[in-house]
Amino acid sequence: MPHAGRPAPRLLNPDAPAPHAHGAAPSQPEPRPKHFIEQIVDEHIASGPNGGRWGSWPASEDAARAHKPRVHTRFPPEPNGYLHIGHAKSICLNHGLARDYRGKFNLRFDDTNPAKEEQEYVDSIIRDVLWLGADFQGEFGGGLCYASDYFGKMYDFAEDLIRKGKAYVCELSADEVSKRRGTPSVPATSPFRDRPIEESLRLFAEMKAGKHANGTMTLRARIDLASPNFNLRDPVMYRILHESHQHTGTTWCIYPMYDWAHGIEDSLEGITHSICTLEFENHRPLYDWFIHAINEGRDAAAGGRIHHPQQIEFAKLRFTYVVLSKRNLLRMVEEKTVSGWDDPRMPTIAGYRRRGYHPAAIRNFMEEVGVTRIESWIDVTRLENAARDYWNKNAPRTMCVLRPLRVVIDNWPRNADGTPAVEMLDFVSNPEDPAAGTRKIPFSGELFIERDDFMEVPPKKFFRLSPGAEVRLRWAFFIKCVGIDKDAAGNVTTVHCTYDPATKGGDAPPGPNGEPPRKVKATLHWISAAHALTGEVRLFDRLFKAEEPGSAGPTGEKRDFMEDLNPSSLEVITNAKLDPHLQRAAQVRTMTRSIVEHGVTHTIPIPQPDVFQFERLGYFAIDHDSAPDKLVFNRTVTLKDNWAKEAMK
RNA sequence: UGGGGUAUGGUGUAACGGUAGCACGAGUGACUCUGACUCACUUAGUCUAGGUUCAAAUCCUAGUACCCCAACCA
Repeated sequence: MPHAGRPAPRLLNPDAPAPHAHGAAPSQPEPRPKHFIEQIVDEHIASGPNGGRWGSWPASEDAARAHKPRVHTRFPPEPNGYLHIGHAKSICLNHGLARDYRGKFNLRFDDTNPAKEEQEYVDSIIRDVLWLGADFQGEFGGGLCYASDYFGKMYDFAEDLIRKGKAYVCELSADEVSKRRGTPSVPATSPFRDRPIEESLRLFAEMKAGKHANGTMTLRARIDLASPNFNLRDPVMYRILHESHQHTGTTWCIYPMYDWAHGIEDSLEGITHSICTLEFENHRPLYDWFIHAINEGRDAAAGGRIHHPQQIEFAKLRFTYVVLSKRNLLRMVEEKTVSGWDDPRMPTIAGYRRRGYHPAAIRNFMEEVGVTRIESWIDVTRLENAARDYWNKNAPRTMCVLRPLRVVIDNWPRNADGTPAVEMLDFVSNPEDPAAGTRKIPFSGELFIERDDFMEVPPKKFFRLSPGAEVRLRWAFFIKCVGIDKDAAGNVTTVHCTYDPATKGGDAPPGPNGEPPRKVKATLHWISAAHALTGEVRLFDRLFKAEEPGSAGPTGEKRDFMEDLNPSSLEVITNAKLDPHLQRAAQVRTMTRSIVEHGVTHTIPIPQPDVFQFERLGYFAIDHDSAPDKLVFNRTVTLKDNWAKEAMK
């Protein structure tokens, strides 16, 4: 029997409900196969509105909404840190489903623990989600939501559960609860489990009114103290927290726990597919239990029941050589191991943005790694490849010499006053994009080339500059090395060359009798010494030198992940010689987006650094430390370098 | 020790009882005004052991390995 949910490929099925992200134009390649969550969504659509799970939950607050097959997803971060690349997977997944199925996508702050949360994090998350292109207020936007906006309803539902005998106020301390938690074979205990309903109602009201101190009592769900799933051993629904909340101020001093709050948030927003990571799988019975407990005894026909979303778990992203837990990222920020959440070496969205990643590269990467329940490790170089792919097609080309070596062209013409003549040459802006055209670049008799591009005694297969060798200067001339100057220590200080005027533009002419033009094996980047800008370039290596920082070694002991820091993850080059053309890029551009929050419009500035290919070196992004008189670039990623690989052999 | 999950080339993924395919990487070559890009070819895989079946990555049984769970975190 074929699998019930096996979808027809979209290309073959014009009635498919949603055009796929990859498009359905005939010239497009095969769309990628649907991942398991898309297959679940297809099954829901095929079985609704009269069959399947959606048919079994009639009228909620909005009967039409509850019955019509639809997709409504959400990204629910807690504002207790900056978003990282792992969150980007969830954002792309949730927003992508809404987009592909013509559904809706919410950004919702799961702000149920004021002790850890800050407005700075709320602001950064809004900025990062928008930057990634997950528009929560655009065409497929469902809205910007806060869990804290539902605190009132949650409180009412909690009272309802107490009245139904499904919750009680417990006065055990956290320590005592832990001691009485039991083991897989020994049930937990609580002496307050059979407290009369009236008493629990009164105490719960007192908790809300602020009559009790932190930690003195909790509201617990009465489920099953012997469950092998510890989440069901009478989980805490509310704790007392006399703490100011970034969104609700001091209105509340009791705050709902994740398990109690999350399903209600999803339900009230009409979320259809509540997508989370694998570690919440053990929480799903509780998620479902709470919704059922609320709905029990309510009249479905009268619209008294709340909507029941489906929780679906997927495997989170794990990278080799990267730390992704917010706790550890926060520690690196606090201990100043890095310059901040947006340090270009950080795996945060803000870090990747500053490093020069384009959101499209991140999205492409997420498509590539897919969505499964398999917990796999992904090599960070896959993400770097995505950045290379994107910028190869989109980044304007320019030149920069990182470690300058002076070249003097002995036969270069001079002006009447003895200074070297200057010639403006055409530089192709982007060979991958002919529409980008050309621009002018100054050339003269004194230049800088890369120190690595000259060797006095070249090894085999080295076909750059060496005594007697001829190479091409990109878009300029062929030059031949005719001599070198050295200092007292024997270091090469100047390379003397002659140039061939007939190779202007970078091509040799055909021979006098129609012979093919002579060729050179290497093309070097260069900067005219008289015109060069001097700037700072920051080169990055991985932040950690261990594949899994902090993991147990051969002895089996867990180590501190900080011990695995790479001591040379940052190299600052202060004397880089830059194409004068880059002066115009001296500042990071900012785009702005408007969002509406509680009826008020806010303007969100989103930085987007310009990125260039420094020919033969890599992609480089202007840093926000730049000023018109001091250019600073971050290396996003190198170009592939087969010569370096060859030289290693 | 109990419960919940996951195993396909080096890596990521496809297959839904019927040809183990794709991408990345790696290797070789072609092309090239970036030792980049692009193109061609090559490489290499179903955790183990049984069983069912004409046919098993897929179904069954028993193992093995790894991940998650005993916060008033999310």
